[in-house]
Order: sequence, then structure tokens, then C-alpha cells
Amino acid sequence: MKKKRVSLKDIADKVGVSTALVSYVLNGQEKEKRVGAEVVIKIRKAMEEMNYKPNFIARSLRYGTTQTIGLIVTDIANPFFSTMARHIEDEAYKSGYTVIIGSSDETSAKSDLLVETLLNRQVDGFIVVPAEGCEDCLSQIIEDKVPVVMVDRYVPGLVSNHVVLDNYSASYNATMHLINKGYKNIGLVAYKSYLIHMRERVRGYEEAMKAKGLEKQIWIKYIRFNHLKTDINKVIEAIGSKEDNNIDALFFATNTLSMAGLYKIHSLGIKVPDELAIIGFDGNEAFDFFYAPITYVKQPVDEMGKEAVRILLDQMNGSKKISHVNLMSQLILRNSC
Amino acid sequence: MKKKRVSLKDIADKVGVSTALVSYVLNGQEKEKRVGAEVVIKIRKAMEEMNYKPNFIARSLRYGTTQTIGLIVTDIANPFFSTMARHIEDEAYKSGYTVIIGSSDETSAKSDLLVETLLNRQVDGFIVVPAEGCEDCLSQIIEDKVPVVMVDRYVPGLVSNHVVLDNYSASYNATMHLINKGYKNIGLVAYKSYLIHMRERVRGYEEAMKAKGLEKQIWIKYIRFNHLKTDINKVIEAIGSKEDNNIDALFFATNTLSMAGLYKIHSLGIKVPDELAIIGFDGNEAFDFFYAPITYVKQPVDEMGKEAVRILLDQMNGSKKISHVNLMSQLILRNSC
DNA sequence: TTTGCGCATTAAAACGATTAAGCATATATT
DNA sequence: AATATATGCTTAATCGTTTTAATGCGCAAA
Repeated sequence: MKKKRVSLKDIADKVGVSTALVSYVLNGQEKEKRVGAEVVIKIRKAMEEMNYKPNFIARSLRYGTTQTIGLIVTDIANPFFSTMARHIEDEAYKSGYTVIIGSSDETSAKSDLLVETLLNRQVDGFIVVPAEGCEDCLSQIIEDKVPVVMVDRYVPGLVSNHVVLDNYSASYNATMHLINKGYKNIGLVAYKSYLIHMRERVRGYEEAMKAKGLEKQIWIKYIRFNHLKTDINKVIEAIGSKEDNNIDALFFATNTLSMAGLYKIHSLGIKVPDELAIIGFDGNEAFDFFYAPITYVKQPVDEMGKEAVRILLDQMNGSKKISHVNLMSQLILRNSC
Repeated sequence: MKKKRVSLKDIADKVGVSTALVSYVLNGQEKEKRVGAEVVIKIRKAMEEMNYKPNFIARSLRYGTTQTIGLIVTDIANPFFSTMARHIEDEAYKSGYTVIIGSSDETSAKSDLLVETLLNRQVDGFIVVPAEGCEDCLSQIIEDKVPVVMVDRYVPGLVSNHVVLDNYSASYNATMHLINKGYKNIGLVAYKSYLIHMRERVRGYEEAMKAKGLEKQIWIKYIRFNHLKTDINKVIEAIGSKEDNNIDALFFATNTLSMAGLYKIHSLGIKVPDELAIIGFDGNEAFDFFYAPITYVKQPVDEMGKEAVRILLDQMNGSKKISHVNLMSQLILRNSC
């Protein structure tokens, strides 16, 4: 039941000229197109009076471009991604772009659906956190020659842009920190996943252990994404009951893993860091309030978002350059190890 | 540099019919519009082969409707709003709607800008968390007869829909809980704001205090939104140094106030609940890990989001009914009081 | 007088879909 | 045989904008 908005034609009729002139004035081309000085004034006045606002949809159809970016994250309710979304939003709005967000829940089915929906809506480009098995939906974008930048992780085979954390060094450094602190039985809790960011985090941990002659002590638990609580509770319980190899330090490979793990550690009353040292992933207010504030790997989430937008804008402006950006993490030292 | 997508005309040309027939088949009107059986098959086949996807922009221009909802929150990085956004997204996608999100940073200037941007993009409806002084931008929407639902708070004068927490009872009950627990010098920390949700939270506190004969003990500190840390630190410091009236319990009126307050309480080493009892607002993982898990007012954020979408869809389908929904909060009891 | 040029403006096509109206042709009804 | 009805398809307008090509007009140069 919307009221009809004022159109270019309404202005043209009121002033008594063709729509072309109004369009020229609207787009500041009155000089190049030699619109008469008095007519310009009359058109401006009419626009003002009738409160004219151009219709972006019509413009989009004409231009074949919508000034819209599609952002696909795994879950916008996840603070890491909502914070990134905010930075992306700010950076995009600066250049007149609007952002449409969708959550894939880490499934390729939902990713596919989102890609299709957003492609049909003619977004000009994508920023995507690719889910597992998402090669197809991404190649669909790439085949259509729609610019795309992957963030947080990337699909190794695909020739495309990405902005990710240097996950290997992040994990290597965190592990090395634990080793240097004197911990020997250092465990890693990771997601069971072939996604590159996870593999790199695992690799960083392994290489650090090997570098210090601790290959025998390598101990990794893989958590199923859809059974986060069940799986992680088992892991922590085993550690608490000393069944498991006398683990004296744990490194959590993500935000959600850290939180789920800490809940169980807390409820079992395991003493941090005396019984168990901890390093988490991604800053988080909850880390600060844990009785032993949690040491964690901090990602430059603002840079990640902004850089992704910059690269995407570049691509949408026709650049053919493929960018691979690796951002450095920072280990924030606290009391948990 | 996008590859040209297949259009209706391309299909029509390939099959050798007019675009009308293709459109009929596309929209499942082959029966009503009596399209020949063999032609239907040929068109279907061509669509499949050429991987045809309808252009939503063209459709939008024709229909005057974009199947898009504009969501304006104060900050998508705020977990309360990102969680709500997620529920809104899910509910909207179910009905084929896409969501565009914008953050107003609690300023009317940014709200205005967002409303204008989204109106130009012809969104079919709005879900808005109105910022202070946002009467104008909202009335702009309402004048244009674009459906809108306010969430979290509403603008009292405006005749429009809203879905909010029953802030009065939430605050009344929380305060009453503190009183019943035997606390006498109960303080309220609120934002300095004329927004209705804040006024209702203040009123709930005041009425509860009065109801128990504690009107003399009413003690409220108003925090400036843009000076959150400075202002709240002063308040907590004063309490810590006992300068301030022997406050023995604090009720924080929002999410962000609670967190900022807890940081300072933590850093000053004030003992909760022995020296100071606490009730916070909105569930939060950090509340769980505070050494004395924080009692808090839980909002039904999922219901709020979903209900807002339902009402909005109803309005977009032509309903003239004005809905005012008040959702009940729940007081989650923990150790902080 | 014709040609050319600068100036101001318009007509019309285009973007990709939807849809009312119209046009043949074949079949059924009187 | 004349008329009505059903069938299958096309034409063209429409949504609101942009933009190319065309047009008309006055004035100076030839």
C-alpha cells in the first residue's frame, strides 16, 4: 500500500520539458549537455518542491549494476562475524554500496541458496566465508564473472581473492608460547574439517611441537561442528579425570570451541592455569571475566573486513589483479597460561 | 565485468516464441494462459539448458516491490542486535524476503541517511530500532506509506507497530527481587535518554522502590551514551570508595551498561555479591564467567525478531491493523545477588 | 542564398520482466 | 451456412531511469 513516489517524468511534466533534461540535471551533466540556465533552475526547484528521490531499482536495471554487496557468513549472530560485518558495512557505505547479509550455518546447501538468491538480486560482488563443500557455489559466482573476495578462509583450488589470518603462524606462535612456558603435554582442540583455515591451525600446532622435539606429545581432538557440546564435553571430562595422557595445556582453535570448552572446564572446577593452561581464539568479553583471564589469539577483524571491501571494490572497478592477503595475529597474554 | 546473464528474450529466441509465453511458463501460468503442451516442454528445456535465472531487479521495477526488508539497528556488532538480526533473517527468508541491515550508532543523522538510502532502494518494509530524535525519519517512512515495525523501543507519539519488551515489569521485577533479598540501598545505572524503553526501565525501578517504602533510597545514575566508560567508571569508583550512599546493590539497565560496569567492578576488586549485588540486562556469555555468575533480565530476542517480521509481512500484505506487542522478560537467577 | 555551426531540446530505444488486449485458426453449436 | 467458442500465440505497453541520435532554430561565414 505504498504511496506512489515522484518520478522523473512527474518533474518533467511539471516543468514542461522532457525527462532527458531532468536526468541530465539530476546527474550534474547540465554543462556537458548544455541545458539552459533557467531550465536548470526550474528543474532544481521542482525536484526540491516535489521531494524527488531517484528510483535505484530503475537505475540498476538500466546500468546493470545495483551498488550492492552480498555478504555470506556462517552466522551473523557469531560476534566475530557480526563485528566483521559492521566493519564491512561501514567501509561499503563510504563508497555508496549497501550490504545484504546471509548466514550459511556452515552448510553448502544454505550457501548455495544464498548465492543463488543474491545473484538473482544482481549483487555486484560477494564477500564470502566459504563453508565446507562450497567449491560449487563459489565457482558459480566466478563463472558468472561476479567479483568475489573470500574472508576468514579460502578454497585452495580456486583462483580468486582472499583475506585471511596467517593461521599457520598464529597457531605456531601460540603453541610455541605454551612450550616456552614449560608445558609439555599440549593438546589442540580443533573442528573436524577440511577447511584450509582449520588445517593451517592444526599444521601450525604440529610444526611448533615438532620444532621443539615434542612430536610424540602431539595430541589433537577433532570436534564435530554439529555436536559441539557433546564432543567437547567428552574431551574436557577425559582431561579432568586424568584419563587422557596428562594434558597440561589446551589450545582451542576457534572462538566457539574456546567458549564451549571453557564452560565445561568451569563446571568441572578444573583449575586454570594450575591444572590446565589455556589459549583461546578471538578476543571475547567472556575471556576477560574468566577467573583466570584467557590468553588468546587476536585477529585483526577490522582490517579483515575493510581490506576485503577494498579489494572487492577494486575488482568491481575492473581490476583483474588477484589478491591474497595474509593478516598477522597477535597473542594477547593474560593469566591462563 | 560481469558476464551477461541469460534473459527471457534469449529463451524466447531460442525456442522461437514470444517472451510472453516464456514468462507464463516461468510463473506456472501455462494452464490459465493456454500455452501449447509441446511449447511448454521446449521452453522448460531451454531454460534448463541455458541455466536461466530470472532478474529480480526487472521484476521489482515492474511490480513495484522488491521482496526486501530494511533493518536498522543501533549496531550490528552488539550481540543483542546481531542475534535478533539472525532471527529476523531466518524468518524473512522463509517468506522469500531478503534483509538489508544498517547500523545507526544511536544517532538520528545516521538513521536518516539509512532510511533515505533504503527507501531509494525501494525496500518493501522496515524493522527499526529507533534512535533518539528519530521521529522525523520514521514519519518519513510512515508518510510514504511504507510498512514499519519498531523493535526494542518505540516512539510514543507515532501511530505505528512495535514489538518491545515489557520494560516496566522487567525492571520492576528485577528491583523487587533485590528488595526481597534484603538489599536496601539499590542503585540503578541507566542511559541518559528520553527513549521510551529507558524511561520505562527507570519507572519500573522507581515504582518497585516506592512500593516497598524505599522512595528515599532511590538512586539513579544517568550515563551518557558517548561517554560510556568515563561515566560508568566514575560511578563505580564512587561506590567502591563508599563515597556514595552505601550502595549495596546495582541494577544495570542495558547490556552495554552491564558489561562496562562489570569491567570496572572487576578491576577495582569489589566483591560481588558481598560488597555489591548485581543484576544485569540481556544474557551474555561473559555474565556466566564472572566469578559470581550474574543474575540478569533475559529478553526473548528470538520472539522479538520473529514477531516483528510476522507483523511486517502482515502489513505488507495490506493489513491495516496496528500491533503493539509487549513481550515478557525472565529473571535468570544466579549468584550475583 | 546556401552552408555550416552552436545551442537547447526532444524522441525513442534500452535494461528485463509482466500482462492486457488482440489476432488467427480450428472446432463446436445453432 | 453462419455464428459462437476454444485454442495458441503475438503485440505492445508498462515500470523509472539513462543516453544516443535526431531535430529545430538562430546566427555567422561563404
